[in-house]
Amino acid sequence: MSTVEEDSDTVTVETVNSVTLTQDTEGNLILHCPQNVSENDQSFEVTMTATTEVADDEVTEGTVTQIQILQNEQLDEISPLGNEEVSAVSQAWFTTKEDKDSLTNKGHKWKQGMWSKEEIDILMNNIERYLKARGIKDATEIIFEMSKDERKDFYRTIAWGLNRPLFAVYRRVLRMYDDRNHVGKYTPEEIEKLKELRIKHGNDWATIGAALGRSASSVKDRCRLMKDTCNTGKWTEEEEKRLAEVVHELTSTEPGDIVTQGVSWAAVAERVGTRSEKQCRSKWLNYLNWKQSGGTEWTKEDEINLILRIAELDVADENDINWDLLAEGWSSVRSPQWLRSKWWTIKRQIANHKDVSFPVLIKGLKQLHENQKNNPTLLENKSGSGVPNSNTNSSVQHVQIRVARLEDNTAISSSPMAALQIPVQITHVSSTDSPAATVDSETITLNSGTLQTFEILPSFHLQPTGTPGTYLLQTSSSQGLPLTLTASPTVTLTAAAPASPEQIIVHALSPEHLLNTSDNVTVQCHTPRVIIQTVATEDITSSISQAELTVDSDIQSSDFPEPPDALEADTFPDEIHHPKMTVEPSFNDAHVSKFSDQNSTELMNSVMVRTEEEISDTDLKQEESPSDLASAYVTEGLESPTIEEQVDQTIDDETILIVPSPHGFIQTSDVIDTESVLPLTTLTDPILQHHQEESNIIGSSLGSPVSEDSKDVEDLVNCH
DNA sequence: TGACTAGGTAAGGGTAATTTTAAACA
DNA sequence: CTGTTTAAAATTACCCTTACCTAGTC
Repeated sequence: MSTVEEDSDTVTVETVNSVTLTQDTEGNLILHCPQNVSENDQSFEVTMTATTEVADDEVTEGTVTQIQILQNEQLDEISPLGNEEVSAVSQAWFTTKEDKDSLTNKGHKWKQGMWSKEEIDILMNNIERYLKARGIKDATEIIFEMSKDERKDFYRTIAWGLNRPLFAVYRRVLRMYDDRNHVGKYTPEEIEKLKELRIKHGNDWATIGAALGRSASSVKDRCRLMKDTCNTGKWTEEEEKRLAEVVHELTSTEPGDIVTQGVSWAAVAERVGTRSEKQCRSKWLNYLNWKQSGGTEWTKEDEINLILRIAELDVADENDINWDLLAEGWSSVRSPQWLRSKWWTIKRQIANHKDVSFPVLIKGLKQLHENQKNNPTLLENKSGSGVPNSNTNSSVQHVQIRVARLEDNTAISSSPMAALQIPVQITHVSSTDSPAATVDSETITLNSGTLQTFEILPSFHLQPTGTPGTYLLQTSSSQGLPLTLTASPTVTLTAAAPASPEQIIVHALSPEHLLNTSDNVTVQCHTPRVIIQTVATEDITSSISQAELTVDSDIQSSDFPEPPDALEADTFPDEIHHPKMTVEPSFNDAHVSKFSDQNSTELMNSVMVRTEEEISDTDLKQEESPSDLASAYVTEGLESPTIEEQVDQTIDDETILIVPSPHGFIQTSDVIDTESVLPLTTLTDPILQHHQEESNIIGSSLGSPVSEDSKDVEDLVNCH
């Protein structure tokens, strides 16, 4: 219970381990624990649903919130069935076609294509084990310095458990550890130099690469893109015509035929003359072929259809999707390759798509779209549906599927990555109400205890900390507002230090607490203007822009007498206040339905606050000891059973720190040690100061417009 | 000598993102 | 008409496989 009163400028931050509080566009909040789960620990996911309720009897603007998902991640597929078979593949170099045929004939199958996250994990683990067993510190010693003899069996050993040919493992390892790979964009100077080297050394990529400090494959790839005769930009009709002719000629097909493979793009480019092979391929597969064969436009229905069709495939791994098959007979699909890229854009609507398993992702997308279907308002954006207030609803929903996984205690305690992150986005909605609304008390109360509620009063806005993606919430305002977080012990918001009383820090206690002790975490927003949302850790910057203007699609026009301006669209009119958001773990099924017609909130700027693990607050300690509630939940839908985990919750000493992460957010993998933790007081970045000043002004005037906030964020982002 | 081991290379098809450009709005 | 936003198109950095090659060695 650290409650910070308006005046008390004490900043208390509790540290938290690893919990992430998130909210998606639709108002869902999700809590989650660290995700790096070692292969063995049981992990489970927790789903929570956030609901917004209208506090008043007044109207509700509809917000639908929902989130869900869950499921245990089984590691089955990772572990190959039959180690013997696997090893047969992974121990074969595949030098010749015969080797391959021989294995194929014996019924062996192996994985091809991009490596999955799981595979990489296995590989890394194998390497680590190998190093440990031999007392070697750095894998590069083996890979680049040892003679073949010295590293005997290295590749074979680390290929264990991977259903890939040894050669593939070898390649990947080389790429992975070659620091001349992944260097990034080529600068104009590098390009110049590359041209010269190319003339001088021809196709001796190794030599050219060495001279440029790039890997051989990197320079080779770059040269493929450089053709002095290449045009850039829009294709002329003449070029398109030539491309079509060449493709048909080389593949012996007729105009109108669908040609998506078996084309030698190098040969095509040669004939087209003004474009590189990649340009030709891209143009053909993403547009020209479709256009010529009478394709139709892609619609929203197609999108939903795609998700459903993928779901029907019931594949466990995305790599198992047969895009050729899926694209067949679908006139609005430009090519299998194009369909796949379409899938990518859909997938990216889920901010943390990379962190969830494929089945979960599909489930989340299905729910998301079903929701949109049920709430047409969500779908129509810019369609001049005449709804004046219909906000700028962005068709792009940036939703996050929250998945929480609990590691067992031992894992947590021993793991260096104890530090966690709490990415949170908070949106300050500009109030349509009088600016006069005074800012009174900014109080954020955090309570820890069985029922904790913290409230954030009035309005706040983001305060950049100087670290990209990391902000402090700054309150500036007025009437008691809005945000109440009720949770079990551990999620807290704190207000700031003496120096900057208006800063708020959001933090949580250790994840164990959250998950274990709390059965319910409720966040209530009494006032319409504040929204908290989390951002996917990986795309803070992009999410800002994407999330920024997402409007609450559920709001009915009728609810709002006056059309809000674009920015305000996100705002809730005063009358409406008190939307309340509740997040609760859905134990069984309870989620979605509950919230159906509630108001939703918008997301905007993103704030990331991260806390440490230790907490020293005595108050907290006392209150914190809640019970040992089970914390796992699995929602229906997935066949996976519910797993319950219990973790004992011991509270550590506290330390209050805010740690800007070098990444702009804290990654679960960041090792947070004391050195990396910066005291709050050190956040004196000029940008921050600038914002502070600005915010003060704004704060006094009450209700800083959203636009301001978003601008701030943008500026901040741009700065970095 | 020939087969095998353990790499190694260039070429080219492909993917995942980012950057640009064009179109749609307010 | 204008400044924004956003969706689509283009571009690019990187990935993976195929087909061949090679030095050492058993």
